[in-house]
Amino acid sequence: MRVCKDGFQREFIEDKSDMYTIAFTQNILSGRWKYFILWYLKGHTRRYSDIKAFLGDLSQGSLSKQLRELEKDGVIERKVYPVVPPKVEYSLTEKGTKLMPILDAMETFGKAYGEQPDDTSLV
Amino acid sequence: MRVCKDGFQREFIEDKSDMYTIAFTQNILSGRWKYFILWYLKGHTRRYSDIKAFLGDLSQGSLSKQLRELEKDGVIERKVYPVVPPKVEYSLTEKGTKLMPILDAMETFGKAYGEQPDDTSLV
DNA sequence: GAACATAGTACATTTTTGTGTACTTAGGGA
DNA sequence: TCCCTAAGTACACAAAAATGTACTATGTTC
Repeated sequence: MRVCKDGFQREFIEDKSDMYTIAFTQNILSGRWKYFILWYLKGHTRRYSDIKAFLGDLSQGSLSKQLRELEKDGVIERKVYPVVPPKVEYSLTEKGTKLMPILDAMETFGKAYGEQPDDTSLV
Repeated sequence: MRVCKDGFQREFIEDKSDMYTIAFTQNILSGRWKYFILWYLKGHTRRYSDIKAFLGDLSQGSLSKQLRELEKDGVIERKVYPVVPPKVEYSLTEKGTKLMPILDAMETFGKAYGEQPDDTSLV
C-alpha cells in the first residue's frame, strides 16, 4: 500500500521495477543485428571487415550504426590503428560479456523449439 | 573444412547454427511490448483488461496484435469465456515458461548496469 | 599518376512497427 | 429503450528502423 500522486492509497499488485531493468537491457539489444554482432565477438577480437563478411547481407551504413550504438552503450570496444588502409578492431567490454548469459538462454530456447535452417543457406 | 557450393573447400571458423537458434528466439521476442507481456504473465493468468491496464500507454490495436503473435508462436494461451461482456484470459504455455530464463538474464544485467527509473514515474 | 584497400559518413528512400480513431457484439441495468 | 461493459477488428496514418547509393581519406603498389 502506497500513497500516490493523486493522494489516494493504492495497493500495488506488481512491482514494476524488475520490468524496467528488463526494458533497460532490451534497449541495448534492440536492433536487427546486435545479437549477431555480440555473438560473433564472443571470445574474439574482430575487424570491421570480418564482421561485415560474417553478417553478409547488411549495408555498411547499418553496420556502422549498430556498432556505434553498442559502443555508446559500453558493451563493445573500438580500437583504431592509425594505418592506411584503416584497421579497426572490435571486442566485447566486460559489460558486454555480461550479456552473454542472455544469448546463451536464447540459444537454449532456440535449440529446444527452433527448426534447423537449410544447411546450404549458410554457405 | 567443408566443400561449398562453388566447389572450393573452405575452413569455417564459425559454425553459424547457434546464431540461427538465437535468431529464431529473437523473432518470437521482437516487438515493443512482448517482454513486458511475458513478464506480467509469469506465474499468473491475466485478463486482457489487466494487461492493458498494466502496460498503460499502448492502444488496443497494438496489444491485440502482440498477443496474437505470441499466441501464434505458442508461447501464450488464450482462453475465451462465452459471456457478456466478454472475458478472455491469457497465460504462459509450457513453451512460454521456457523463455523465462532469458528474462531473468536480462533482469540480472539490468540490475547490474541500469539506472533506477524515477519512482514517481511508476505511479 | 592511377588504382586499390579498409573503414567509414551523408542522405534520400523503403520497409517495418506502432498508433489513433471508429466500429462491433450482446446481455444487464437505469 | 438506450447505454454500459470487455474484448476485440479494420484501416489509415505516423514514427522508427533499415537500406542503397554515392562519397571520403590516404599510404602503398603497379
